[in-house]
Amino acid sequence: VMVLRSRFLDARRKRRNFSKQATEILNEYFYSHLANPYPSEEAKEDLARQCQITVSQVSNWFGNKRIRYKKNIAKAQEEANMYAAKKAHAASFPNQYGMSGALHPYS
Amino acid sequence: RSRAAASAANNANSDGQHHTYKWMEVKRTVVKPTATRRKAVQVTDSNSTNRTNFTNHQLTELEKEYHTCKYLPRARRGEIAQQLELNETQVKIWFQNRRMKEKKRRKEQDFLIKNLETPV
DNA sequence: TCCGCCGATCAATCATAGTC
DNA sequence: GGACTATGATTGATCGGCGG
Repeated sequence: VMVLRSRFLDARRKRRNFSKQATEILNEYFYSHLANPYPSEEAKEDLARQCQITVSQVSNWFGNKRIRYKKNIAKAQEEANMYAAKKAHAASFPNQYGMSGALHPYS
Repeated sequence: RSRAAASAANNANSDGQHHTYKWMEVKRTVVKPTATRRKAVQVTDSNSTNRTNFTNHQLTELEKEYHTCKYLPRARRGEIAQQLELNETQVKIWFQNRRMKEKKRRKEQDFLIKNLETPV
């Protein structure tokens, strides 16, 4: 108890949710790499630029995402299918989706 | 653990294809090697997590020591551990994490600055 | 063969933002 | 307005790899 939470008076604890757009980019990467959602340092930097957040935030996002995905596979599964469907559709009509050009050079 | 070689291992349902990849099954073995020095903090007995909650005093002292020397000398480690009622391993790990923390901060700053100078 | 360190990650928890 | 949920951040500790 006396473990005083003063340690957490850390101002950095002030957080703001990422933009919907940033979350979209992160989720697309996550679900399109569901077999191995561990972006390289380089990929993290790209995502950070695209999302306008820091590399650490990208790392935090993936760390939380992986853990929470495991916590509830069922719920996450819905999201997974949603992104899988979106990807499939985008592949069918590449002209309609910007895909923001230099996204992951993988898959 | 499940480094780059993540591959499959799925169990799938013919239709919805639910894959269970290796990374989803990774479990951290929380086996504290005993060593239970003293009673670092409350804890232990039955339940609770094996994660130690350092007290403010312990953190303050560790921080103070860190500013003196980022790489704690062997001999000093023992003293600190004794003084703070922690394992030498906990002290060692704390310094390890502390260095990583500082490095991360520095890296973020550099990346941010570099990014501002070269917007692309 | 053992130990410390690095880099990445895990896993639990904190504190706040968002929803109803 | 307050309870509950979603989510970003923090951090003690683990994993695998290196070097001494």
